Amino acid sequence: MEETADMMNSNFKLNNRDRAVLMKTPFLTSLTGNSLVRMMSTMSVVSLTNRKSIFREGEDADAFYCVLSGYVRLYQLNRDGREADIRICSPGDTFAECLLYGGTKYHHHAQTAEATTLARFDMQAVRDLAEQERDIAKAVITSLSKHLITTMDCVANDRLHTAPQRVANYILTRCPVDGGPASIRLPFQKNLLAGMLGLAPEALSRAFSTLRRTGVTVRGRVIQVGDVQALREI
Amino acid sequence: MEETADMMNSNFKLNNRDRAVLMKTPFLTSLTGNSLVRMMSTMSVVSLTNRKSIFREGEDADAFYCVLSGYVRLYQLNRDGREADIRICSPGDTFAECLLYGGTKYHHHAQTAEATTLARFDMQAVRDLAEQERDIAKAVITSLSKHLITTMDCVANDRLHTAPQRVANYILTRCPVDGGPASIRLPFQKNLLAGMLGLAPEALSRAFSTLRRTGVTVRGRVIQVGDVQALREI
DNA sequence: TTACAGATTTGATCGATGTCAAATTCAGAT
DNA sequence: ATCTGAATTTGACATCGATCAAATCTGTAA
Repeated sequence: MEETADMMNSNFKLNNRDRAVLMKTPFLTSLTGNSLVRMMSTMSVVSLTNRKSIFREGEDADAFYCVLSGYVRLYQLNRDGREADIRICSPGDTFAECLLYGGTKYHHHAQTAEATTLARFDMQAVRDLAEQERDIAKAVITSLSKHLITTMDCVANDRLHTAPQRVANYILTRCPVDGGPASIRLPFQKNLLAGMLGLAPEALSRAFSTLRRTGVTVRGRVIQVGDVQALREI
Repeated sequence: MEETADMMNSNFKLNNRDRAVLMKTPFLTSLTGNSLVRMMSTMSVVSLTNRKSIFREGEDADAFYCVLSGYVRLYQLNRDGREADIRICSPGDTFAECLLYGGTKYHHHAQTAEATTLARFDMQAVRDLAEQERDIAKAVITSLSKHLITTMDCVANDRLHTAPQRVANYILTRCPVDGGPASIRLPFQKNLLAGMLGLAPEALSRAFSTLRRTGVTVRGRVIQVGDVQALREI
């Protein structure tokens, strides 16, 4: 416990909310005592304003990150300079951790999509820790597993569903489970939601208007669903 | 070494080629001695003819697999019953290993796309081993990392490139690095290549004919490339 | 070699989504 | 509350890729 107190002091920029987010990531949630302290000692906190580059494709990968607050956009460029989002990272998401053992260079660009606070983990330090401490290795495995599953689901979603279906799915993942009416508030700009679903912003907008026929009302960031069950049938 | 001999005997159905493939997977390539023996003892060999189901979406995940020979198609169905391939697994590929720590049920369907031999690993046994043996945990991490990277690349490829570009990329990954002419032979039906690239078979066929302008000739499974460098410019 | 079933290609068409430009709305700063 | 730049929506259009049907090709087995 003294160690924990020490650890918190050493990261003086970590506020309560950010610490709570960090402790719930697959990377840290199962760790206790010494392992937790050692992981935290490889970490530093980084705060960035909107649209700042975190890393670029091809750079040496010397750290991976966990989003504490704000959002991060991972994207690639094609030959013509067009950008395509690969993943939008929300608070609690970890990114580039696959490079712990998967390669030495970043495979894409990362930039903030809002004012953002990150936990930065030194790649080599965590690599070393994972080889020493069983529970850290296990935490890495859990994190990679979950991440891989969501990424495969993303491929399936892209290949299987139309734009309105993807939007409906997204809304449903944020709705209470019952079948009645519901109301949710987007936690970010529609811009980001579009990237998350692999759509151009205009296509997202049109998908929303298609869903109006199914009882979905959009005003700003607030989405009202007349009948959650009906949305499932899309 | 005696253990190794014993191990091989116990898997009497594993021929030389299959064993070589298995030993080169990220899962096993770094293991030696006792760890290797213990991993192999959780494995059994399964041979299946074409178009046989390996598992179905929603079933309890009690094993993961490595393709030794043949091909496996991972796919999902949408509401209308249309199938979309999520991944085509070739010899050396492992699938469903993300369920070691990522969940208890299969997330998609798996079926053979040719006569196929698989190494079947008992999920719980490997889970236990990974907690005991550091090098097994590390092998799991390596395998998951590489798999995650290729899956994220797949998302990027789907969202960033047109059909001819994807086909060109695929050809380039199989070509010698120099810029001159080259000839490759597809290791499977075009059917599977289409699924791998997220295309309908007709779209793959049209992509090939688009690439004729760039000096690509297709006859059966043989693809001739006039100028590898030119293909990169697509 | 021939015949056949399955694979692939081609043609015609349609629907979905990206792109660009203009109009409108929103949200933060004054 | 108003203003202003950014975000979003809408319209018009082009393009890509899916689908269905028909023609052709390929590989395999007799």
